[in-house]
Amino acid sequence: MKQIYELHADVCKTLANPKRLEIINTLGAKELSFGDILDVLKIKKANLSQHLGLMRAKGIVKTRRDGVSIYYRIVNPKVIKACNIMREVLLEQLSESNKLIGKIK
Amino acid sequence: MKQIYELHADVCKTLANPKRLEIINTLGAKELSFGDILDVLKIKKANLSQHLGLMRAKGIVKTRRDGVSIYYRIVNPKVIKACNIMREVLLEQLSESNKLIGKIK
DNA sequence: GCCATTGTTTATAATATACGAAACAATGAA
DNA sequence: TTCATTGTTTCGTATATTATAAACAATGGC
Repeated sequence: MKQIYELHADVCKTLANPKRLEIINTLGAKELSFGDILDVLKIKKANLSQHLGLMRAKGIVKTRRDGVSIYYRIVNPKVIKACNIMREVLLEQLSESNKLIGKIK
Repeated sequence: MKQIYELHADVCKTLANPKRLEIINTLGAKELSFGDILDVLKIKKANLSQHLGLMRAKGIVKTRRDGVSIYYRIVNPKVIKACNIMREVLLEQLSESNKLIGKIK
């Protein structure tokens, strides 16, 4: 059952990108259209579509079409939870390095 | 403050690899020597050293030398928690696809 | 000092990711 | 039907990641 690590890494990889993290953070528990997300991220629409397409393929987001626009939302709220915990790890790392800087001064 | 997403992605990237996930899972809250980890992962020692070196550089693990061997442990237990939640996401995804298979049959 | 053990570093090659440009597709309105 | 709007797909290129081999470094015992 060692391939579980491959699948696990696959989930992590899907989150391990600054723009996709921003998408997740922007979406949260809400449902937003492609255009809404585009307004926040301010990247090329082709690129946003690629990121969202990947996230959809990996089962992180789901889509719903309403007329001319397509709405995205996060499938499993645990994804948001996992991201938040990782951000806490980051913030604790940063505050540790600040402590070090304080000591050196 | 948009570069927070870069840092956040950096933390995620460090976890987003099957072997590093296996290292984290093997370590857990314990402290293990390089050799101990090597016995579990069964990869080339150079490659293991690279993975551990990266994880140390990113502040995920810490080392302690005792004589000829070097001991590794996870710095922040939240890393384990984040990994566990992501594994739950994966398992829920897998059980969803199993449900689908059941319906099709 | 010499050597076996334990790990690290460097160089290189293979593979995967990310991005932009341009073409393409689906919808609703006129 | 035609057109504007909203996304998607494809292709080429640049960059990052990963693994292996081989050389190198640090420690303790003799």
